[in-house]
Amino acid sequence: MEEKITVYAVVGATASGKSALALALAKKHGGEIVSCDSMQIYKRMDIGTAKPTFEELSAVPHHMIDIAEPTQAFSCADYVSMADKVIRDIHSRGRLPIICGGTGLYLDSLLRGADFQPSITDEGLRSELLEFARANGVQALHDELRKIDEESAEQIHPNNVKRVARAIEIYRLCGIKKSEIDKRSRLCEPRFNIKCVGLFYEDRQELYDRIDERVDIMLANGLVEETKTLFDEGVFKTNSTAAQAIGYKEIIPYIEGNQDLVEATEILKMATRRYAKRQITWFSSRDYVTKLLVRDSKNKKTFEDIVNNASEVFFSC
RNA sequence: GGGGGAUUUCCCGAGCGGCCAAAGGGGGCAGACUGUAAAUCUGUUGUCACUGACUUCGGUGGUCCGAAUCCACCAUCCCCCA
Repeated sequence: MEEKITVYAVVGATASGKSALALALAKKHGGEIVSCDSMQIYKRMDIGTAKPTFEELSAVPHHMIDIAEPTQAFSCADYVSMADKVIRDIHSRGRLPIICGGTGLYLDSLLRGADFQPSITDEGLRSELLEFARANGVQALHDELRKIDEESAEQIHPNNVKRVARAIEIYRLCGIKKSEIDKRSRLCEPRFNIKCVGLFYEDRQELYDRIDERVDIMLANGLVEETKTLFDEGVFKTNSTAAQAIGYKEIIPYIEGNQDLVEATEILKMATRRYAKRQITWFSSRDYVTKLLVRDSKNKKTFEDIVNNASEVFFSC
């Protein structure tokens, strides 16, 4: 058995300053960045996803960015299998894999144990189940789940139709209960050792101000034009992952002439704040995350302080 | 100048004498999340010594056992006629 690879990671809410920190750490320690962001995966979704700039991408190798077409299906499973290879490659070249991103599920899945089920989905079955829920009510669908997988039914709220449907889908497609799959995966050894820092703001408002500012910059940089281009490509006609990205779906009503830009901008900022909150909730409850506050009581740390703090977390035993 | 309508908890908005701290939605806050996740879902949202008490429904004063709901006056806004 070979020794387990150690990966390093910078996580945090959107606009918390992860990218800059990861970049500095990569430069300082000879690392390469492995993005862990469900939306930066897609080509041509640059401004809205706050993708690293050309300069940043040139300064340090970045992976898992621009690897899929926006209309293409790209799942968490795809992410894990690709990122796993990328990390092993970086490690084999004697460089440090530094994961950077805010998609908690992708990171968790990547860290968790081995792949024992092929990625299976069935769009047809999925929409059939959703249709069933529409026609007979969410409770009826949940009852269906209860018949085949009591434990999952217990765990998933009936209103969470997507999850209920997914659990049924899993059972129908591979004959194994979702709760059983979950149980087995818990027994697996984590794939990697991880050293992870999470950027946190003691004052939520400070983060929210950064979000507002970032959205304004996106607009100034041509978010509307970018949205138009993707819109014309038909990206938002599909129910692909890319079509769910915050930053575009809020601008579309404006493009279609149903809303003024000021209002669309407010909604976009709000959606981003809510997303940030969910990320904070997620990363706060992960035991592998070492919290790093951007302020020490009252005093804002310099960027260098934060880089040093993160380095300490990475290389302490 | 005359006639009519409105004013509700952070916002929108229901309520039209007791079952109202007040529906519903939005927003806020908190949480869940194991291969759809920038998605989806849950809880909570007047105050407190919280199975009860207290302060709220533009303001003041009434009617009533009892008022967000009825009456009077005042304030602000809207509409119609001048």
